[in-house]
Amino acid sequence: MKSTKKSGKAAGIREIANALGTSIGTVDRALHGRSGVSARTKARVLRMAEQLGYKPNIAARSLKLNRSLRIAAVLPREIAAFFDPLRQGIQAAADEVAGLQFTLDFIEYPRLGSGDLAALESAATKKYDGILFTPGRPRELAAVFRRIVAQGTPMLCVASDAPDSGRIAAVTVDAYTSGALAAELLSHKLQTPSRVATITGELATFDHAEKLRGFAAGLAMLAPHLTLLPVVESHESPEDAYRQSMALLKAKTRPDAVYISTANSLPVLRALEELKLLGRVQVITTDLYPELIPLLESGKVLATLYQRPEAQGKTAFETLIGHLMDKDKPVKTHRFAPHIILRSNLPLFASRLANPAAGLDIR
Amino acid sequence: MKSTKKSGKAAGIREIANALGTSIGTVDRALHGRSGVSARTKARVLRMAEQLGYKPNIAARSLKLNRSLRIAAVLPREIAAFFDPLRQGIQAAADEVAGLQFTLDFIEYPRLGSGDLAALESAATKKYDGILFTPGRPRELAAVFRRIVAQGTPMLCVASDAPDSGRIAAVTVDAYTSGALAAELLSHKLQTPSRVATITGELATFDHAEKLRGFAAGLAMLAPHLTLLPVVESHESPEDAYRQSMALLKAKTRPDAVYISTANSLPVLRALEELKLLGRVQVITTDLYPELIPLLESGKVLATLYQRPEAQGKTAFETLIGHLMDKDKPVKTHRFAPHIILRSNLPLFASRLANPAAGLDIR
DNA sequence: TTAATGCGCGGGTACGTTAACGACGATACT
DNA sequence: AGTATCGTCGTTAACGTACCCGCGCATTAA
Repeated sequence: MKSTKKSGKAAGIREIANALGTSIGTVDRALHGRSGVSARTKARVLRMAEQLGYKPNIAARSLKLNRSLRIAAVLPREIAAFFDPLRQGIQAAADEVAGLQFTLDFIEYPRLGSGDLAALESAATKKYDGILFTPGRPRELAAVFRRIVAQGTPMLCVASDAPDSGRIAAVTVDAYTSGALAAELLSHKLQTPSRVATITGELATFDHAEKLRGFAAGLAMLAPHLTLLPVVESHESPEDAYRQSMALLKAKTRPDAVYISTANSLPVLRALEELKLLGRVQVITTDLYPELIPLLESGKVLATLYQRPEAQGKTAFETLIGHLMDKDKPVKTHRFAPHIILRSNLPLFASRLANPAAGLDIR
Repeated sequence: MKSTKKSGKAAGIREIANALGTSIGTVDRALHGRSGVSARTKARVLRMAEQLGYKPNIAARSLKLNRSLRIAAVLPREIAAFFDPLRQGIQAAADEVAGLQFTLDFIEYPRLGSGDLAALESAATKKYDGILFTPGRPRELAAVFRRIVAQGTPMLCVASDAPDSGRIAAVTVDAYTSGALAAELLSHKLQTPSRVATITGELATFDHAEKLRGFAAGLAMLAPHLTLLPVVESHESPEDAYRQSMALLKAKTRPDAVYISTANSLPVLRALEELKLLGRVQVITTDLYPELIPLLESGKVLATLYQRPEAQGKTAFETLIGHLMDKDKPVKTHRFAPHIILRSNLPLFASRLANPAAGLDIR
């Protein structure tokens, strides 16, 4: 049995002050690189601070400078099954933060690609200390993005990424892996040559394009006997998705399996249901919402790839706060592994869906 | 675009004091249920606090009462592939805590069931404010457990549970689900009547027993064509596991698939290798370590059920700290969903294993 | 020589909360 | 009636840090 210690006793600014026979004011100036202290005493202070292992008391600091960080989460209302829990995750992380006062504003807009620009602009004028954002169409947002970053407001992408936008980091599921997993799961189930289709969201969205890449690559590597039909791009609107699904499923080259890579899968499932194809066509969906539960239980949907919105939200918020509290600490981009939800592990996720009042559990 | 506000301006103890025309001392007594305040004024204070939305300034609090919480993590050294990252997760959570001073001691012992009792006893004498612990054999530990709890030290179980032990909560994977998933995955792969075996750890350990229950139930429900051979119980020691595996695999009723429900799977895999059975016998393992990576890549191991030790460690620490900071806030027992690692998503987990210096990512 | 300027530094205050201490009235007891 | 006790409440000193004020000294200008 061995015991490893860590984080010894306190070493305050006062200790180093009268270890040097100086005043705490001088120590403060030296430690914070303020003017009004000679180079010599500054060096002495710094050396003594190092020697004594000075660790600032963050409680005292944040009490004194009563700055309350203002951070904004600019997120769409649709698709609620994904973005509501994402917001909950952010809120949960905010509630957990100890020793720091801040305000958290949720700014909402209808859906990805519709109103996001305006919402972001409005957040920009409010001079937040940090912004969480889901980039729907990175190209169109690039200008606003760079302006906000230039004005000194750190931005953090969540749920999708916008590379080269100046964002300090991104928190997403690894979309490529998500697609590849869908392919692998289908390859287990479909042993004979078959046609598979994908229904995706806006391909301008980085994550949707990545999922498709992963899916195609996965098919090529693991299932050469499966051929990929031309991709169906639905534009995040339920009606649109329904019409396109009907067209796809009524075509003469009807697919034997479909991979729905957007949380917006309900219209597609409705189309499958109406054409009596549920159970005959293998389906892999994305995310989880109540209507999906019986379909997974009965095996009509093979699996769903859960993007863990609460976990993303929580991590995103923590990452942003971490950056704001210590600017020169490197921030990390997080790529989550999606959860594969099958029949066996469905109850674990479904119970949480059914009873959100039980408090959410970040898995 | 709508904007929802939350967490407005500060509402301190002083505000509610002179809103009531009383003193801050009275408010403090009322809010903290201390003696020396009449029931009437106490009620008035509480109501006003509610009305003004009083939120204590934890920075000021932890500055004033300069208590540094002492918490201990009593964990085995073996199996390192699991418990090292568990410790890292705890450490990571500790590093993230802002505005609170505390000490974290890691107390180690050889392995589950060997030295844990002594380690726990030693931790008990040190009067920690909280203890994280993995209960290997709950029955034998029950007495010590209750003594520690009675002496007022909150205990939190991590990685396995000890029901009815007085622990404030547990953070584990849902072991039953883990077993059921193994069964479901095997049922996908084995279409014809086959024999499956399980190699587990100490069955006195709650989690191992649960996994077995889940596995058996999963087989019964999803794969009636698979018959379960008598369970092999290895006692957390590599040599033991190797000998038992050899015996199992040389028997005339050799299994067509094995589910290894302990992180201690390397000896079993060695036995399989030596008997040239890798690739011919379907294997599902638990947890992830470097030697497993090529086996998953080549398909010789079908899948591994990753118990996410870092995530467990982080959550366990956060839960314990949360309880210590606010005693009457209810603490929640967390049941994680294990990650199913297949070929497609392996790189996501493997990269982290290969490069722990990159900082760990809690997925 | 004296006044003005500037640099280096000491001292003091405030941040919101906790807890010790003391004040004050009411009641009980000698 | 005087004293002791108790319940209720007000006052105040810290906790460690950030920041402002102003003092002393040296240097320079008048």
